[in-house]
Amino acid sequence: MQLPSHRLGDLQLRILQSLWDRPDSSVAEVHTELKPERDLAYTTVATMLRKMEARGLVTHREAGRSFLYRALVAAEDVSRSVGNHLVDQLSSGSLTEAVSHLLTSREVSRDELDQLEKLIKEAKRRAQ
Amino acid sequence: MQLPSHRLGDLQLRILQSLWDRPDSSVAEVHTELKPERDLAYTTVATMLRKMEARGLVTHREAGRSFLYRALVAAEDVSRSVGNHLVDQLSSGSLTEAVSHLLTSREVSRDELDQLEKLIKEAKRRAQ
DNA sequence: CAGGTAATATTACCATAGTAGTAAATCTGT
DNA sequence: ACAGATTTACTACTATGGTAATATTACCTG
Repeated sequence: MQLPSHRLGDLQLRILQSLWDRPDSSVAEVHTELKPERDLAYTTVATMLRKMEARGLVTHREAGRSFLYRALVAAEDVSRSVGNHLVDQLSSGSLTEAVSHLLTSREVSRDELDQLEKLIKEAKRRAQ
Repeated sequence: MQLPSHRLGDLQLRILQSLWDRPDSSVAEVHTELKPERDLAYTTVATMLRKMEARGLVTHREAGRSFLYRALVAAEDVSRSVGNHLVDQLSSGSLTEAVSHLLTSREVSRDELDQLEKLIKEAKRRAQ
C-alpha cells in the first residue's frame, strides 16, 4: 500500500481524518464537521474531495443524489508517512532527536511526561 | 518572532539547515553541500535563495562578486513550528499521542529507547 | 585585450493546494 | 406545478514550491 507519497495538504489531511472517523460521509457532513475550525464554502469541500478522489486518496459511492465518501488510505499509513517525514525534516532521521525537539520546544505537563514514560516502557517490553 | 510561518518546503528547510550549519555561505557552497542528496542545478539553488530572501527567511551580503547568505530565522523557531505542526496534524495537538504514533510506526532500537527514557527524566527534572 | 569562467538577474514553466463562483440537475414541500 | 433547496459538475484563479535555461555582468588570466 504505497500511499501517493507526496505531501498531503493540511486540508486534505483534515478531510481524511474526518472520513476515518465517519466513513461514508456526504460532502455536507464533511463540510459541517469542518465548519467550526475552517469556514469553508460547501463547494470548496466538494472540490477538494473530487481532487482527492482523482489522486486515489478517497472514493465514493452514490446514495440517492448524493455521494458518500470513504478514505482509501489507512490512517496508520498516513500517520507513519507524515511522522517519518517530520522526523527526517526535524533531525535528519533521528527519532530521539526529534522527540527531544518536541520536548524542549513545547510545554509538556507532568502528566504527559508520565504517559510518555509509560509508552517507552511499553515499547521496550514489546521489543523484547 | 513570528517566523513567516508555515509550509516551508523541503528544499527550503534543507537550505536553512545548511545555513544554520555554515552561515555566510555562497550559493556555490550551499549547492555543493546539497549536491550529494539532491542533484540540483546551480541556478536552482540560487533561485531558491532569492525567493527565500523575498520571504524574509534569509538575507545576504556581498563579498566580492558573490553573495553570502545567512538565515534570518532561528533553528529553534523553525523546529518548534515544524514540530508543533506535526503534533497538530498527527494527533490534533496531543504530544503523547504523536510520540506514540512515532514509536509504533517506526523501528526503534533498544538504544534509542534508552535515550528516550533519559530524555523524559531530564524533562521531568527540569519541570520540577 | 580576448576569451573563458563564475556570479547574479531575469524569465519561464509545471504541479498542486486551496478556494470558490456559477451552472445544471434534482428533489421537496405547499 | 412551481419555488426554493440541495447536490454535483465545470471552470477558474491565486499562491507557492521546485526546477532550470538563458542572459548579463564582472573578473581573471594568458
